[in-house]
Amino acid sequence: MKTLTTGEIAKMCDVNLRTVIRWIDRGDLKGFKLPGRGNNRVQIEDFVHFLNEHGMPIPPELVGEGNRRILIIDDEAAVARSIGRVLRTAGYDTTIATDGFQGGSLLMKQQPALVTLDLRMPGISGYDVLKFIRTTPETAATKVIVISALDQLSLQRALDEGADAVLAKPFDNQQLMNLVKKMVPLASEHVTHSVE
Amino acid sequence: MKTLTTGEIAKMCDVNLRTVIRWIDRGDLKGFKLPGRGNNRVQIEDFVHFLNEHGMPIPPELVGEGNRRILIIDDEAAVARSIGRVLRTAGYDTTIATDGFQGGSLLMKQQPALVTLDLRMPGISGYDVLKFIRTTPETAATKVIVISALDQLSLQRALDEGADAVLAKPFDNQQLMNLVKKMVPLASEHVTHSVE
DNA sequence: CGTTTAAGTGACATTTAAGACATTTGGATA
DNA sequence: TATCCAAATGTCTTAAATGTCACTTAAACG
Repeated sequence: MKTLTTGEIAKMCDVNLRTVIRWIDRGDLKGFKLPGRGNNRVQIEDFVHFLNEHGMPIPPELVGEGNRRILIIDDEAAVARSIGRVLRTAGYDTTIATDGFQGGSLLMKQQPALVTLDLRMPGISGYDVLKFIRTTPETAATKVIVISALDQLSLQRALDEGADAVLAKPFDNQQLMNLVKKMVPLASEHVTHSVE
Repeated sequence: MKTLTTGEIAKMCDVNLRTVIRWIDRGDLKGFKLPGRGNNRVQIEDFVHFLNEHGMPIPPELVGEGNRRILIIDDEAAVARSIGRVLRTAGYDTTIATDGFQGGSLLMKQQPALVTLDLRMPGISGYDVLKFIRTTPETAATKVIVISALDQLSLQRALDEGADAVLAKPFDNQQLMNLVKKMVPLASEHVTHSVE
């Protein structure tokens, strides 16, 4: 179980180490002490909770911990909103990009756990986007579901180019949910898996 | 993650500390509070965004020192390469994006000091891109030179939408260099100013 | 083990938030 | 132009939070 030291937290919050120790001593931030001289350790979960509670930004190093963000890239606003609604209801954080530029920048900015990608968008080739995502270190591990009304051959090509799954339009909400849940399990879905 | 205190902001804006606190409380300036007594912290991007929004000058200590990266967004590879060659010779680090998706993601990934943007690219509106850049805190301070073969009216609109400069195609390399050098001075150009 | 790195502690310096009140600023109006 | 008004900003004060420094000591690592 990875934990954080006071020094690491101090850097992430841009605050003095002394201050972090005081937060812990005061009980603002939950932590525990090592037996030796009482060096502090904080569980990532507790730290994130602390940040959220105080409206403090989450440092980039920690995004990815329990990442539930999903980016929907689709130029048809109605489709995008529909997908967004379904996923948000299930507990995911969704963002919509309606053109390639937004798609690219939001992908880098938010580093979502999953992207739904419309293969055919004006001005950009979905295959190029796939290749870009797979060859860029920051996003190589991002899950991609390609959504398209194109024929089976095109969808197969998308899989070959690195898509984790494809969905032919029109698609069923339940189909989408099943795919997404499998790729980005929510914490609550994990319970039955937890072992000791 | 470097942040700013109210005191630092007060000095940079040449304003009373009390006033900065009021800006934050009023919601004009986005910030967050430390747990203790609620000392305020402001992320640099948010501060720069605030400055931009109010047409306030950006303090020299905040302009990315030594950031020589320039992103060239142009779907005509030949034009892009030509621009890249010129700027690279002058000592800048250049990257080329040939579609909107690449443009957006490279912009966020590299956070270049300057972007040259072709107004007319397939699938995306250059004006939308401008608006996006200006309203996104991470990129609000990025210099943008719009390059286009469109008429004077379109170029004027680009300026209105937040472009720092426009260049009508076809353009002269020297014109481009002058603009870029003015906006992103190279360290070597400063030599004559250094004292002591 | 011995060495290096990083964390804790106490004492003290500095900075900050907040209330109450003074002052300035930028309109509106006559 | 002079006058007035309301909102924004500055001033002063104090207690609390945070930063700094020097030094000690645990923890990490070969």
